[in-house]
Amino acid sequence: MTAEIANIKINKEKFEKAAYILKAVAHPTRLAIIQLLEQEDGLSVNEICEALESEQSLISHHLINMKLRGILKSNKDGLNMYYSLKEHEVTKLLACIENCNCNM
Amino acid sequence: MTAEIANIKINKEKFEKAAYILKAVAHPTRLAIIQLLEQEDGLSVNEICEALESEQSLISHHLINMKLRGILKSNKDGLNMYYSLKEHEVTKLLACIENCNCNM
DNA sequence: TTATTATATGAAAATATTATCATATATTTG
DNA sequence: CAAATATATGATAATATTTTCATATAATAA
Repeated sequence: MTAEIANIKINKEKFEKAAYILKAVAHPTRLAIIQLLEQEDGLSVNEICEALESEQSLISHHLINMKLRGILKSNKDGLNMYYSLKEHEVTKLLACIENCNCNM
Repeated sequence: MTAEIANIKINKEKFEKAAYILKAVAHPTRLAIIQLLEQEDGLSVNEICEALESEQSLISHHLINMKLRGILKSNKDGLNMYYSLKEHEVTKLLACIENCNCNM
């Protein structure tokens, strides 16, 4: 067994964690949310819904999911819940993809 | 409508393409394949199966899927099909995720 | 030519993700 | 307190992805 193959086994858990985060990002709506919050941090659910022309409940589900995975954070002010990027590093994923010359 | 919001609409297609590539990568087995090929380029299907302790048909499906999306390339030599990275840029996605402090 | 080996393929089953809908909760306002 | 507004929740439906299994194909060897 080569060193590389041994490595793969050791890193199995690492790949599972990485895939978990990547999955949270690998969706057009969620990428749009990330870019939106990158440009204008701390938007309410309604503002995000309007920007993305998407339904409140669906956006809420996405936001909560991304918060759960540590990508977003939120803070409440009165009736509104303001979401912002917790992990700015994820914006680099988009930049990274844009440099790819994959079949698109 | 703010400039950011106008942007989101224009970029809808961009997000779809990016999500398409991210989805191809957002899977533990496929991440493992990428790292394996990054370290030792041009492995046969069987070698990959052994390294990942995974079934031939399943690995074949993953490999063909990643090739279809422009991430891998393959070349045949006799009975063997050797796969390698076509788009090395995707290895940066893994590095990028590792720098994240998301809830994992 | 038959057997063997490596890989691909395709259908079906299993599982996971995403979207929709109705409604609940919480906050503010009149 | 009742009405209005913003967001969350949870069940279900719709859809997509992943796995499995049986088998096909193609190359080589006996």
